[in-house]
Amino acid sequence: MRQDLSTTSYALLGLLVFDGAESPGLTGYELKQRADRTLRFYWVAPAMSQVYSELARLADLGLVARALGGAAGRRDRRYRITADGLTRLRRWQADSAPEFPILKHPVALRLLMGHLAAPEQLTKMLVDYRAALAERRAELTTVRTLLGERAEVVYPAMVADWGLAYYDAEDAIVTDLVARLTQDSRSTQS
Amino acid sequence: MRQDLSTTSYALLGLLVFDGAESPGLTGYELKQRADRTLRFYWVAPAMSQVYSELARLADLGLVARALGGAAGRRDRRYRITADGLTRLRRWQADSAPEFPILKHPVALRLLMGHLAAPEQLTKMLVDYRAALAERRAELTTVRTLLGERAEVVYPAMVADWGLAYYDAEDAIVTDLVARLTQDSRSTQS
DNA sequence: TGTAGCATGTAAGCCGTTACATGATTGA
DNA sequence: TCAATCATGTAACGGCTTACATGCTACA
Repeated sequence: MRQDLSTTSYALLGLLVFDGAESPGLTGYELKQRADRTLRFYWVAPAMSQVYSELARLADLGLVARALGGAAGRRDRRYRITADGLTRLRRWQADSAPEFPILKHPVALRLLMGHLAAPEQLTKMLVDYRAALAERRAELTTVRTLLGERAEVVYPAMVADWGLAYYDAEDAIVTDLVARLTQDSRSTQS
Repeated sequence: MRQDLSTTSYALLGLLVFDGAESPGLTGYELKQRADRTLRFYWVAPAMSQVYSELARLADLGLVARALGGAAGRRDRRYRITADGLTRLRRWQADSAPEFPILKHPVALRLLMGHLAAPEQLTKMLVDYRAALAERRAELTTVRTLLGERAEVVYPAMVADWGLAYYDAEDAIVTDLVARLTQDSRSTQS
């Protein structure tokens, strides 16, 4: 009986808020798709099974509720956020001490142990990373374009811009590191 | 019986490599301190208990070994990486497909749901975040200064520079976002 | 007719944290 | 002598993933 919800719970509640009051609600499946589209850039893409168990838990707590209307069968379990859920979410958001971001960076971790590898191998790793970065950036650009300049989504747009700027910064840093690497190996060879 | 090790295992092995062959090895306690000093910026700061259980597991697998010499009592269980451990670590590092970094960003997540809060509250959150960022940056600067320009630690130095550049980029973006926020609220009010 | 996508779950297990427990050594 | 730090672990549990299981619907 945990008092507090996990951040992922709040993230899912947030997605349900964006769904709007007029909508018939979201299925777990749809929720997962939206998480994959937006949440994954700043938080995580929860597994399908987690979305379902999380929804069940939130429903138990009365923070989300089955949207009535559809056939009550196994399919089409649609959920909406409740008034209680919205209150809880607001309270969490107003909490003035958000944790510091956590970065898990396998590429940086490997570079840290660079002395175990050949310099060309490290260069290749960084070049590959830049390619992956470009791919991610393109995906996020699609999202950003979809958001446009609509007033309802100014905040999601800001966060998307944040993400794009982050990817750009990362690209610049990595480019610089590659230059440093090739310079180092040249000066060692000559 | 997992075949593969977790990334944290490899990270700890990496720290043991840096300890050098002449050293008497590291205790779990010391290993934790080194992780807190460097690893935490790019990966995680594992809990004390995890360091010990990880060391036990790695010892079982023969990837680390008790350093002989000290009193064999309960205290001073010092570990060194073994030849097998080094081989495994190298193989992992050479693995040409490192995962994409994972960012868990509570601040961005809250900004995403900005419409639930007052603009001043969001501004405060971002300003606080910049302060936390500056603090982290100062800590990393200390590490960077300690590393200096010594050849043995060029790679750790590169990674530290990477971290510093990241914090700077983040600061610039957040500054910009604060400006956008105050501009938005002004144009709505007037 | 069959396959891709929609849709919902259960079970097992890993990674990691917090809380708890214990004791030695160092220095004020 | 007392507190801080060094030092090593166990137990319980939360969050999350992977693997597994099931079945419907649309459409080529």
